[in-house]
Amino acid sequence: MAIDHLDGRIIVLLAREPRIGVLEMSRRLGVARGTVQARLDRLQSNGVIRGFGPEVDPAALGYPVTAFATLQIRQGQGADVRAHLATVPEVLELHTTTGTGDMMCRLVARSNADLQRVIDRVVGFDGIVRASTAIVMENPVPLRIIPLVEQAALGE
Amino acid sequence: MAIDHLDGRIIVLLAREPRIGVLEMSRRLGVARGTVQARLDRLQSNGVIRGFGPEVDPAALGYPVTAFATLQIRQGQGADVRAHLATVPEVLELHTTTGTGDMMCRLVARSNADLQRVIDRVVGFDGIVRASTAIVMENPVPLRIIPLVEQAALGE
DNA sequence: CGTTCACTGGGCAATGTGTTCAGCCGTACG
DNA sequence: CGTACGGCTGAACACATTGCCCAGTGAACG
Repeated sequence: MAIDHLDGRIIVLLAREPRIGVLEMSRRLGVARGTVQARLDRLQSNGVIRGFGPEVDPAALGYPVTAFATLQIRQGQGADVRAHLATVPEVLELHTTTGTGDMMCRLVARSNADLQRVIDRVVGFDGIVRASTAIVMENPVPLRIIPLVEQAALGE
Repeated sequence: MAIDHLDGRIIVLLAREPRIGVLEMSRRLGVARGTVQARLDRLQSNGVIRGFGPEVDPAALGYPVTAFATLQIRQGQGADVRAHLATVPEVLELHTTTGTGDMMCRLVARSNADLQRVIDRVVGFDGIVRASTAIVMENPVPLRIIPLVEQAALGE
């Protein structure tokens, strides 16, 4: 479960050039092919690398508006609300949290006007008491993992 | 930029079995290999598919705690704050938003105690007026794209 | 001192890739 | 009405890569 330096280099290399193969990686890293293969297998069975799914840009799909919604849930309705939100395609992500809200979700929509429809659909459910929404304007730091991997690979 | 049914099936198939090759995809989808290849090239140059980077689980890396922080920024300090947050490895994502806060970021930490250190580092910067943090407990809906792709591929 | 483990470097058959080609068929357009 | 175009098919080719196996080496550890 601990990540060493070589693991880190493999992940970073893979993140920068996803289409790269095991053989080319072994050349770049200066190790034997079998080593890279074994490390990759281990990283995947460890769960460190969950997969290699395509990163799809919702904006390019026609959903350029992103928003975060904080939801307050009626006591005991949590499971129902989770199930409800899971059926809404525009809900890309859902977390239960501590703090003022009970849940936090990431939404996308076709436009600001369409966002209203999405929010109506999200909150149009009995267990949800209140929703507060923040529309994303810019995304200065897109979801990233490389710096964290490098930190984990160095000092541990 | 519009996604048709075949594009949708390609993306979904790729999301479910990322290790699959072009040849195997063409067999499963019942189309010629060249077609799948051309579609994939188009989806990537369109920007619909951004890449195939490895999905790394921060928890498996030793960072099991996730939190969302809402930040209030002193007027005109936005650029400096962005640059500062970009240097913190535990900041996985940063957005500027409308609403009560000015920015919203996703953080990870080694423990709840460690989260204090991360937050101190995040807000220990001149331009940040206030931070409010919500710790993630559960993640009922992990970041997903398939339902949205299916919706985009059907009715458009 | 012996065992275990990870890495090396090599070899093998099987498979997939990148690329190109001609042919087919709708649709848009002159 | 005829033609040109774009997308799809099915096939071919050389080439690189994969998955898998093996024996040998060196370091860590009991």
